[in-house]
Amino acid sequence: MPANILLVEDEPAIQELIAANLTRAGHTVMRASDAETAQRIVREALPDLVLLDWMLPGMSGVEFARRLRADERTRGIPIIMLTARSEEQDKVMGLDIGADDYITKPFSPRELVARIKAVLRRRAPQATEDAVELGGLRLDPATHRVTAAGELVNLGPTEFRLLHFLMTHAERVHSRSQLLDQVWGDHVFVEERTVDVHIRRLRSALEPSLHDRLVQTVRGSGYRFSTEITEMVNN
Amino acid sequence: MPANILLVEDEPAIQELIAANLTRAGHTVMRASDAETAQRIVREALPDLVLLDWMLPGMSGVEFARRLRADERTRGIPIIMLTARSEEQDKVMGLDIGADDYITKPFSPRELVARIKAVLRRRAPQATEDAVELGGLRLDPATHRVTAAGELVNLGPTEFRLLHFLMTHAERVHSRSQLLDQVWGDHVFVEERTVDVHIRRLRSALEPSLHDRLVQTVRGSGYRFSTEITEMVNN
DNA sequence: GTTACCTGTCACATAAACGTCACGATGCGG
DNA sequence: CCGCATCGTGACGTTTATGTGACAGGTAAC
Repeated sequence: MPANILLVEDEPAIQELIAANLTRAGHTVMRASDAETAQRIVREALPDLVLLDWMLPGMSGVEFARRLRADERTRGIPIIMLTARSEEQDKVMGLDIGADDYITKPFSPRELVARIKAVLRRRAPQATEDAVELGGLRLDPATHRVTAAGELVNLGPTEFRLLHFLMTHAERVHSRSQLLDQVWGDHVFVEERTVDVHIRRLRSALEPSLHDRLVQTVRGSGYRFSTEITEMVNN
Repeated sequence: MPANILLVEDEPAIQELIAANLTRAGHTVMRASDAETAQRIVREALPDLVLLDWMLPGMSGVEFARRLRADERTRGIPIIMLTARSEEQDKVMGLDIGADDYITKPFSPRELVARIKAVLRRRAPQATEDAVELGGLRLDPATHRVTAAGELVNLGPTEFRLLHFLMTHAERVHSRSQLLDQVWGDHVFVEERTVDVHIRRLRSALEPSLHDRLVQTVRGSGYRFSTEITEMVNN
């Protein structure tokens, strides 16, 4: 879950330190030394999260936060406040404004990264993935369970994701490269034939329980999940 | 989130002022002018939060707080300390005892209400206090006891909370970071692998009595409590 | 103090899952 | 019916995730 983070911090040394750590954690960082600059950046590129120093020259961090909350487009962006002292009053005001967390300096890089992760996760679309049921097959993301004709089926992580994708995009044909993008992720580099192998593993896990070939091969194009059996030959 | 608040304050004027503001914020208020009265009230009706003056006639606020923390039933109730002095030592002592926040007089009503909101929100996700019984396991939050197939099992505090959470959210898969948030709290920072270790401690405490693996591993995703045993299926 | 937990972290062991290949099987166009 | 392209399959070495035992620090009870 790499994120695009806006860092608003006037002290150059600290800004550099934080930015380095964020980058190392896989995030991209946009920097501003004052609230005015930050405001300008926000207008152009919406960040996923704002790291905001409490004390800033000119417009205060509080004021900047308030404006973020006032604007429709930026209202949902989580804010983590940075503050030099652990003054309780600041904390209350910050949380009151709608900051999602606050960190008092000095803090460890690990702690910072951990909190960012926590806030992003909390804000993340709590997509309550619904179970899919199709052709005697049932796949439930919440329990991470697959049932074929009532029987529990054991799948590896990749086969699970593969089946999930195929079932939620049933009846459609997916090329190997499409499947690699959707199931493996578009950054990984694996052979296309690897898909074949996982399809095989998927079938051999499902078909002892089912007697129809739901995961079908479309020669020259790819694979498809379908309840409509085109042709089934076995012995 | 309206709450039932116990206000312990000996100065009538201040008590009245605070009570009025709390009521206006939608809370219900129980009042006491001294710690003895407060103690009596607590025995009859558990408050959601205690607003406690530091300096009281007779038993001091500190002593009252200590007793609240000592009793199983009142241990979880958040405490906000009120004090006229802003001396660091008091603050440290207060937080040491287990106060959740600390406010020095004079304070604005708005600040008070904001802090109460913050503290309540922090404490908000309180699990149900009912006993859970599942798959031969019985866990009772009230007595802090766990029985596996009739036999009493000894668990450390963390293992207890972990099991409690897993049982009250059975069948669902929880990632390590979700478990850290829910069982440890989202402000704590520990390694994700620490979860593994506690799962192991939990298992080795339970499994001598049970013969099924109720705490299951879902490779690549996390852990799950389930009475439905996933079998290993081979080709 | 001393003792007996409990805790978080590590290093290492174990097991599952992964990606790749070689080869055989199958389908399709000519 | 042939030949080529495509796909299925089993095996295998490697990578990754999880299980496990040990350890140092911390805390509370005694």
